[in-house]
Amino acid sequence: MKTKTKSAAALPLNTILAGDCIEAMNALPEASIDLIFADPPYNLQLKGELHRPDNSRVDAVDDAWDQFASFKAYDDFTRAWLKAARRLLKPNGAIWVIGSYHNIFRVGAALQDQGFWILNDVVWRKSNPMPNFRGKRFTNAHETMIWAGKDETSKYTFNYEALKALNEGIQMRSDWVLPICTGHERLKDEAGDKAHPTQKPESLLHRILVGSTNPGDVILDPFFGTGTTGAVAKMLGRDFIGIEREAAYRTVAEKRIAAVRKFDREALAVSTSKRAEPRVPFGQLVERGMLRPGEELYSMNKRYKAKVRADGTLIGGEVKGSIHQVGAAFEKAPSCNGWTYWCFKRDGKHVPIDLLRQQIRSEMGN
Amino acid sequence: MKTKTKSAAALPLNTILAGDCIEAMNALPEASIDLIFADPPYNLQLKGELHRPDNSRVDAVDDAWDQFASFKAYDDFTRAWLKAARRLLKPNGAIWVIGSYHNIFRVGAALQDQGFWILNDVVWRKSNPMPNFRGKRFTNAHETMIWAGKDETSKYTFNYEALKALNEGIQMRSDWVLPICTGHERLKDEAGDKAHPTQKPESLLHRILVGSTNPGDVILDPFFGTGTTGAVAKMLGRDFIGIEREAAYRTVAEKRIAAVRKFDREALAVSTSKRAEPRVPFGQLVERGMLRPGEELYSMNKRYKAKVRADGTLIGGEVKGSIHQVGAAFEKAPSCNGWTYWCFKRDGKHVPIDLLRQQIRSEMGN
DNA sequence: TTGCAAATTGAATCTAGAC
DNA sequence: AGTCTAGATTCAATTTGCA
Repeated sequence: MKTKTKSAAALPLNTILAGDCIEAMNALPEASIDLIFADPPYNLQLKGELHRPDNSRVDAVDDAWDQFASFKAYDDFTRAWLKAARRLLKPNGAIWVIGSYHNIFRVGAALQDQGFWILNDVVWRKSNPMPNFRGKRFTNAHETMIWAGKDETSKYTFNYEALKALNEGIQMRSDWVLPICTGHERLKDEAGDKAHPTQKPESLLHRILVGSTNPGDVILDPFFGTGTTGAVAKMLGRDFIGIEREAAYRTVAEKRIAAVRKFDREALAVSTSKRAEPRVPFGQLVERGMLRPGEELYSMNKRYKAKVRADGTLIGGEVKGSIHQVGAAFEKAPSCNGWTYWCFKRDGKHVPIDLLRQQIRSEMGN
Repeated sequence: MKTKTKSAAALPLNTILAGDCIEAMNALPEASIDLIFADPPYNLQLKGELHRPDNSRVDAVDDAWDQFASFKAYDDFTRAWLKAARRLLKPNGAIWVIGSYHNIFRVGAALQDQGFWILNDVVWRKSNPMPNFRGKRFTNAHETMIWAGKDETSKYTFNYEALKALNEGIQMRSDWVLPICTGHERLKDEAGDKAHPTQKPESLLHRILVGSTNPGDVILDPFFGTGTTGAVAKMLGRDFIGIEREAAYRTVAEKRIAAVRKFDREALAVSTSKRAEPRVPFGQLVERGMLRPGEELYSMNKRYKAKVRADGTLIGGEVKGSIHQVGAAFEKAPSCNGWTYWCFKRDGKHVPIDLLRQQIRSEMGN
């Protein structure tokens, strides 16, 4: 069973909150959220969609004079919800925001101004975008996502190995090719029309959540819509909180998420990096008698050798120190991973010392 | 012979002006420029040194011209040069600005605030970007360009058919796959080092100038560097004005442009783009819901089975890894093509997973 | 000269944990 | 808080070096 902190226990997990997202966020406890995914309104033609922080309505834009007013209003709205969102993030929390050229520059500047630390901008390259029918511009074939830590020092979650595995062993790039949401995945209303104008594909959220959350994390989506974030969070064994103003969207989302099955535990496990494995001091190999004091180690390139000492340090000529320090000194390199640099001899063959570490780790494991 | 308007006749065409770009722009006549291409400093804010896993040092952009004290200082600089640039544009003129997530959001917001009208944001997807060496973020594999008209009413130039032809008869999209500038195209100084840290590829400028200028147009580049804009403009029969503060860059650019021949067939051939490779990672089948985490795959010979995990790896007994690795382990073979080795079950029948890959490829190849 | 292997390099906000 | 150390980490393309 999962342990929760006191504040997290008070969270309305796996529910959709009704109402204005800023008010709803302000009612939640601070520093309680691991990740925020936000798909805010793009449109500067406000059409009653937008409200100022004081909840006064912003008039629609219809002439050049209003243009400045509309950017100002959009900025006010953006900064208000981002401020509320930032309060909710744990110190090591992070945020994803998606947008198009209509709004993403304003969102990005606001993120930076509020102290968020941009980690990447990621381009969702649509494999099947709507063509530009009038032939007056380029096909608008992508949207931009900004991934940012709560601040510069945040130790954000990044499941590097899992993403690399998703990409067949090559590190994941900042441009993702994924189709738009169509077919069975696209939710319809009773009339058979699309239930939401900008429903995001689950594949997009899958990659975001696998990459930047762990099972059991709490994910907040302040513009929940028809609940793609919630559906994928549930599948992947994460908790979510959605906020949505429109009752019709909430209804569709509730139904959708109820039908989702969680993947089994074994399937949720992802490839992990060596960093996550327990640290093994080199001295342990000596203590355990896997290497004897006085035994010689050879560099992988066979150019250097050094002697093991009883305290787990090496001595090679004038150079003394850890396996890393001696390796770095020999190679005149700023640093060196001694585990992958040194070999020892058994039955006339050179064996990497890292094999001994793996042996210890496998004994520790389980 | 080309006719010029009175103001254009006074322009220092096809020269490189020395000095600060704002002062130089203010000395030019207003409404005299057809297109501006600008590659301003990105304000990278790099901290320490970075080494590759092989311990070699990354030659970072640490030049004084990229240092700004704060976002405020960068914004002031940006708004000042954009204001001077906008004065120079003809009523139907347009601007392109390139940047990364460090600066592009601030540039985009400034453009909108000053009355420029964004037409597209265009993503330059690098076919050969520098990887992320520490495995802490996504490979920074793209840069963003903003294309904007002088104002909302500008009748900007857009050579739709020419771009379509460049793209093998398919409407040009907002994401361009082009290699970074290397090899013979990359200019070197006397010492054999790169002459400029951020030289842009000619292919990029080729596409921009073919798409948004006509022969005889005047193109201004206020951050001229080593003169890629001038070189491509000359090739394509356009006029240019460059502004560059550093004498060393101006010298290199002068020499480079002098060597360019108009409509040089060979040079034009170099600048045509490659098409993206349709590599499909197995993980995409999982992200896209074509296979569910937890679902079982069967080997073609029906002797083995393995379970799909959320990150696109398989687990079968003790064996974990990619479709290729697990297949190879089961067959005790040095390698295995997982695409042709594994099946899944649908309606009681075994279906090769390669069928799903083919489906994705057919969607991509539009 | 040819062919293959090894080395080089690119706009990069690039660590985590113990003491 | 700062300091120090263990040790984890790369893709594509071109150029250089050697047989």
